[in-house]
Amino acid sequence: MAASAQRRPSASGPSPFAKVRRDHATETAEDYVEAVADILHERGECRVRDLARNMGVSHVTVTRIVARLQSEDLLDTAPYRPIRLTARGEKLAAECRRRHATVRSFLLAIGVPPDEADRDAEGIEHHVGAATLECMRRFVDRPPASETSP
Amino acid sequence: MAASAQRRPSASGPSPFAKVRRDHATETAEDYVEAVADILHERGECRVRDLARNMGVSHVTVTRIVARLQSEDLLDTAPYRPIRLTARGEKLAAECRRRHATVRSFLLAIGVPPDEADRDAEGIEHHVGAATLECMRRFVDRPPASETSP
DNA sequence: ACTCAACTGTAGCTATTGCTACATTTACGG
DNA sequence: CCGTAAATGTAGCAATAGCTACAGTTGAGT
Ligand SMILES: [Mn+2]
Ligand SMILES: [Mn+2]
Ligand SMILES: [Mn+2]
Ligand SMILES: [Mn+2]
Repeated sequence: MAASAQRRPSASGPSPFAKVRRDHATETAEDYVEAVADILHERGECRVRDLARNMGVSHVTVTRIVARLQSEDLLDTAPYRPIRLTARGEKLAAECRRRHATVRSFLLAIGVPPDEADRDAEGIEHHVGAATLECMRRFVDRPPASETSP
Repeated sequence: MAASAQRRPSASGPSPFAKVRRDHATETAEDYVEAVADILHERGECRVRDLARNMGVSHVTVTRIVARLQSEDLLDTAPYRPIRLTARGEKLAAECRRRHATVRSFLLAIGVPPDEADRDAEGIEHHVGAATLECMRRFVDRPPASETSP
């Protein structure tokens, strides 16, 4: 059966899981800078409570994560003050927004209903490599146009 | 620009992040039972060191996670003994192997090179909902066949 | 000015997943 | 048997991300 052929071609380097762990380590930073950018777009100002609502977590979790991202030079804030993006944060946010949009559009293009596309894209986006992303872009730009017009 | 239209349609329920967090919570269990199943297939016996190699982590991490999964009735083992799958574990492993294969085949079908397909599938698989998976299966079964034969 | 509600911060807890260093057990060769 | 190397377990550390409960700050309205 096909089980062995599809699994790690033996000389597969440092195991795909190392990449997955790296992806997870950056996932929070990516989602938060993206959320900050979105909130700044929509409301002009980003507060802890806006992020808490957006991410669906308590304000305590947000405060701690914002502090870490500030120490990583992605966000900038002061006690009781709004949260802004640093230059690095803006750059990362722009990349993430674009990638997120691509993944979501791609899911819609293959026929996933909008609600599930929203949910799945939020997780999938962080595990999409450069080549995969490029394939998705190509697909969205030129949908193979079958199935719908036979 | 298109930024606002693609972001959370306002009345979007409990935020997609809740689902992502749920997915992450089950991710380890899924990858481990899948790995145990693979190792049992290939070597007939699954030991801590096999899992450690497979996952790219230390044997200590494996031991602790195996203990947790045993308490969740997915794995079964005893000190210094091989690791087996419970009935529930076998069922979950079968689902995960199938889903993993689908995601990987799908990535290959849209043109992702095998190495990156392996790495990305390992992360993406856990964030693919039922509808998305069904769309992927359909796509793999009937590739829209353009691009290559114009 | 003052008050108060909302917002933000802090203390302290849990769970998970990583690690190194060290202890113990198993299994195999001699 | 017995000794040793490999495998496994245990102790104890760190980082991340959740939470509740409580304390402090801000800002707006009176
Ligand atoms: Mn996300
Ligand atoms: Mn996102
Ligand atoms: Mn996986
Ligand atoms: Mn997998």
